[in-house]
Amino acid sequence: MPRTSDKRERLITAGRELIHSKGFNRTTLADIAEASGVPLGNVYYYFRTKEALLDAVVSAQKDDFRERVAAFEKHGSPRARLQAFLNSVIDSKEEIARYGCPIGSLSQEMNKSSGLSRAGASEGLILRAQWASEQFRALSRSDAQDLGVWLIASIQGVILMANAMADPGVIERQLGQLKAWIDAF
Amino acid sequence: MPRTSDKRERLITAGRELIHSKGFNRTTLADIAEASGVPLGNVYYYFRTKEALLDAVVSAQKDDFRERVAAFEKHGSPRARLQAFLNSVIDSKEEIARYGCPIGSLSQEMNKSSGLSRAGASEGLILRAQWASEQFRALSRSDAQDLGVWLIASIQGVILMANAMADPGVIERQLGQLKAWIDAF
DNA sequence: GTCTATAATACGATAGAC
DNA sequence: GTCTATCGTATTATAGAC
Repeated sequence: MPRTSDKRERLITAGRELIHSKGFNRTTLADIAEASGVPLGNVYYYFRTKEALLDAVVSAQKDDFRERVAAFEKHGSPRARLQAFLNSVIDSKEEIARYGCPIGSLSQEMNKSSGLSRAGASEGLILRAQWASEQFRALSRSDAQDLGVWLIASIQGVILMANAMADPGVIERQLGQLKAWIDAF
Repeated sequence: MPRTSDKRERLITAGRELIHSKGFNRTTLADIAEASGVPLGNVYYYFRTKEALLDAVVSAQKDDFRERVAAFEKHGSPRARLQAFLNSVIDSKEEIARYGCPIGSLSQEMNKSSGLSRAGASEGLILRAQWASEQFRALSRSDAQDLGVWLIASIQGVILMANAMADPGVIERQLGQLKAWIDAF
């Protein structure tokens, strides 16, 4: 018996995967519990409600992005950082063509009317747009803010179409174009 | 008592609105029945299952698009048709910034793993991309197919970001840029 | 064709023993 | 901290009278 159990961690990890592949509404706490090897009743020791687990999942998504961004810092130029970001999307093209973007699709799902907290799940997208805007600002673009939003919008739209067409090749081709465009200025 | 009741029609209309604002999973047949002024049990006279009602909703979405496209034909040039399409999106910016695109968000939701028919809900997006590709082809673009997918992806991405940022202005600004780009070639 | 009542089940959440 | 058993409710779907 470890002094500190990793059950909370396992629940969050399983929650991320299941919410990505099935969506939040269709993912049950029993699904998450089973995938984590935790009995259903014990889930409530770690999370008061299903929504509390969602908050932890969203938080983990944001932490992950911040880590990735920190890793991009080793690239000397903003251009190279943007390319690295696009490459990271292309790297997981199979999974996101199958289930959509874990950030974008969750944002969509949560921004439908319900009693739930509308804001949290969208922050991942906003964070990405802000980061992209910073890169364009470093490239001395006066329209840096709009360009940042535009870049994330473009990526999200391409993922949505690749998902609808069930074709990862769409991501490769369309984001390849985007990379060429970034190289060109 | 009308010889033919319009209940089926009313159920589809209410279904479209509710599925758009709440999502398919969170919309109950009781919701749709109440909004249509039809008793719950009677819904099953018109639709065998909830999924059958979804199919009718998707079908109605596709019919609507085909009608809009037919109306665009009065514009002389492919460029003008594309502009008219973008204008129609901008016209409903408030609603789509609030709830997302009725076509795109439903496609996302249905493309999550479940026993349900994965394909149907995405056809609206594919139809739009094909139509856009035809316009680019008429403009003698050799990369017309990719451009069509790219245009619909761009629109969908912009809607997703406007939804995440809860700001219809994003749609106006970003699609304004897109319109200028279309004018330019 | 229409409607009421209800069956069948799935799921979030809790109680309480250990 | 952990686990089993179960409650309460929401929701899809059906039965059957009219």
